Amino acid sequence: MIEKPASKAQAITSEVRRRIVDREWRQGDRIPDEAELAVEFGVARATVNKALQLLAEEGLLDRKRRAGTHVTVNPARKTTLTIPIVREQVEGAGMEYSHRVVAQKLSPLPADIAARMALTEGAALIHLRTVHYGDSRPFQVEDRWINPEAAPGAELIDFQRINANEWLVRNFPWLRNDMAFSAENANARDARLLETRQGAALLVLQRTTFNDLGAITSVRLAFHPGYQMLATP
Amino acid sequence: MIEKPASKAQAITSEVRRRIVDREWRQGDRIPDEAELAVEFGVARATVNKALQLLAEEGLLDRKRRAGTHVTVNPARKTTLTIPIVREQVEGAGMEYSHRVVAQKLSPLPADIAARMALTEGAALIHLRTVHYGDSRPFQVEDRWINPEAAPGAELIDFQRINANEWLVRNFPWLRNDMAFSAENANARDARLLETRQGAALLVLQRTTFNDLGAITSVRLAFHPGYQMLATP
DNA sequence: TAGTGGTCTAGACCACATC
DNA sequence: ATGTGGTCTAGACCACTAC
Repeated sequence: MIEKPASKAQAITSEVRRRIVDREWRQGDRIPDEAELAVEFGVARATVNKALQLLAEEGLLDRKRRAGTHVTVNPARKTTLTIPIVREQVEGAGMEYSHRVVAQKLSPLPADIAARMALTEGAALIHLRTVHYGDSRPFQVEDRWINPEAAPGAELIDFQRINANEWLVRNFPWLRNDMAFSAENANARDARLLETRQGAALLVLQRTTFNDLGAITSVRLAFHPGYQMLATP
Repeated sequence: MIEKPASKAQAITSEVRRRIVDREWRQGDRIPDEAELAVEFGVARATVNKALQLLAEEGLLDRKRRAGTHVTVNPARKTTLTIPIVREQVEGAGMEYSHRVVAQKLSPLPADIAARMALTEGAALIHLRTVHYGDSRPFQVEDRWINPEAAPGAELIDFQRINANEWLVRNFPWLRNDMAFSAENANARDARLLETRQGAALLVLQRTTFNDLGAITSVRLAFHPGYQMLATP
């Protein structure tokens, strides 16, 4: 079954990708310039430009003014990762979503989180610990700090009723975010909340979001053992 | 310090993002159509189109013909992850890179890997186990299967001399790849090769790449304990 | 069926890096 | 100095889908 390309630009993208994969154009080679390709494919130069820019973003091509377009030698390729919303993730897997707030109170900010949020240690932030369930089995534990300066109104919300992430995301779009993946051995609390054994390897996502008022929230998400995060191709 | 936008489209992207973050345009709101914005910003419609498409890819806007452009209600935002090349990663951290091939031989493919590669169980593939070092401390262990059908010539390569990933990436560009992150407790072999204790939590990246001849390679990369993978914003 | 975004075109000017 | 990609424009036609 041959895919029908959605647009001329897409068709050119595919064809160029094919030539690279089939090694008609080798790594390091210079490919014909936009004007030539426009003639070959019978389209305007802008269309070729769009197609080649796609491949450049993908990391397959290197483009430079005057030097022309070359097939990348050591392509460090990129993938997009969709930051999922827990509820959608759980419900998408055909399970029923629920969550339980284990703790919600104003607390002084510890040093490590303060550094991540670029705030001063000891500042009073909302500290929230939540367990997210799929069909009443623990799916993820969340340890979140919320900065009421950047998210005014957060003090008044009962996050037992409204999922903190959803409330934040709906009310405070962010400008910038830091994100890191790591693996951690479950500590005693993780183990209890995730109903697993201490020491189990957990995939941990640490994320801090900012708007123009500063850090909005910083959260540590620890997934249940065996969880896999898939990159969308 | 105000950033000078590189292009008109970029400037429009920033301005629209600002309006959303500052809640001039609320989540769910319909924003003016392209023609109106083109007049407002004094540019051609194509320029507005480009700017808004960027924000739509980012997940901030929902665009539909006839319905117009709306601010996304529950933005499931996306991030791009750069798949790093081990050597560059190590050298980028100011360490000296080296690697050691622990095993390289033709072996029958186990069932789980066969499923990932869409090949038949028991097929003869090149099986490679490698440890990557930074300043002679273990950085990552690699367990790789290479399909000589899709990567002809691989049988003849001495991967002690040439890093398998670099050889593959230079010679066999891929069309498609599957990728998954997870956390695993170090097994006995992981622990030995990474010079850590058994049971330590390891960040594991499992990746399979394909070209038009089928699966090229499937690899499990286990990073040293404490490793963090950062998403590039 | 009409309004909106999706795409394409032909042409133009510019910025940059190499020649 | 000059060839290449980067960007923009004005206009056009089309495809989708909400109305």
